[in-house]
Amino acid sequence: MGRIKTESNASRKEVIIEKAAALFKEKGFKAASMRELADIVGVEAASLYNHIKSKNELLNIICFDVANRYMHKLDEIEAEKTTSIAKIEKLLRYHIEGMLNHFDEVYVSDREWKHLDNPYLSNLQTQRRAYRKRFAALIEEGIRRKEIKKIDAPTAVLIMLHAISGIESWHRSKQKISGKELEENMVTIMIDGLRK
Amino acid sequence: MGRIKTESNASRKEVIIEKAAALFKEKGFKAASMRELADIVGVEAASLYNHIKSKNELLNIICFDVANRYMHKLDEIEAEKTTSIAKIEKLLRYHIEGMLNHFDEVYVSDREWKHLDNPYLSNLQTQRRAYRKRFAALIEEGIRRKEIKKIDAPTAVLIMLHAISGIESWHRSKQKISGKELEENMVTIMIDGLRK
DNA sequence: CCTACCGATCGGTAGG
DNA sequence: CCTACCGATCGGTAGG
Repeated sequence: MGRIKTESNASRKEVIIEKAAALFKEKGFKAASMRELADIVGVEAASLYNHIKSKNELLNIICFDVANRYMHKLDEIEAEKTTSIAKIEKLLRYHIEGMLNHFDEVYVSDREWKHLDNPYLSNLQTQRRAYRKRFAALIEEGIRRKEIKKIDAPTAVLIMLHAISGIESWHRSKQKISGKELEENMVTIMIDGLRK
Repeated sequence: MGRIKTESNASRKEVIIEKAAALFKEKGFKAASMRELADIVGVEAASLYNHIKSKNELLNIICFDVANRYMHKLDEIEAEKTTSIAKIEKLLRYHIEGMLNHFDEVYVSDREWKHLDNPYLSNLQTQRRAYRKRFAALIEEGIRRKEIKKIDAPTAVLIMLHAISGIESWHRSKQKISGKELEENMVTIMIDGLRK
């Protein structure tokens, strides 16, 4: 009757989340079915529900994992005593590396969040808005310090975050350029776009 | 028995496509239902099928309308006798304005194309690849002519195209900045990011 | 353009 | 973790 929370039980859930992220990325949240996911995991569809509450719970976990990771990094960077440009570069690199190393999760969190249900949906939207605002504040600080040219900071944030999500196309095309080279190219273009 | 192709019949189809683009944008292709679309158009679901063949046909039309428009503009710009930077700026502005003026269609074509079925899916992928290649060639030309700094051209294309799709967040947040200001900011940041 | 309806598939539950 | 199954919803068709 009572389910026992063993170690293998916990890691089973992690496997499900991981496979779910890959599946949601490939097909989109709505088009991905729990039966497909079960197949990939290697169980019957009904068995998934011993580990998770619902399909939407999977999306919640994926989205908030990612959001919390970025929020935590931003806390860290804001506290540093360096130039504004250096802070922005650091955050950009974190985003690029996140996209390269946790591709499925980040991709899903970026493109499928609209399928969250409340209160998670509005929570995430609020969190994202706050994140972008603080990112923009970093740019505005740079403008005041004359490190960065006079541009509209929210626009710059929007450009940078979406440019990074473009790594998706790169991933898909499996280009000859390496991840590190890609990162350097992106940083060069974007940071020089800001610099005074 | 035989359906008559009247003028109002044709424009009815256009209305359906327009409303479909808005609905697909809002909910995503898979999550949007034909019953919802019918409601918006003001008919019963079955009646939609007098104007269109299937839900997927709607997506086909939306995606190829957009793709063909951009391809045509690229033809035009390639033929011009100006600097590479001027060509790229012109193309960027066309993309930005396209995003501002035909938001629903462009958004859907950008984010929902993976739900196309073959042969449309692979046709569009091929077309998009060709487009990005020719866009990259414009940048490489600029590098050879010493107008543009030495960067990886495909990476720059990827950044720019995705940065523009970021106008989505701007649209959603209904910011105080005007469309024209947004365009100027984006062009400033991105063109200066390329310039030598 | 509508009524009536179909077969398929979905997320999820009961019960063991 | 499985078998068996449910109610809901989907895209689409028949026939008028």
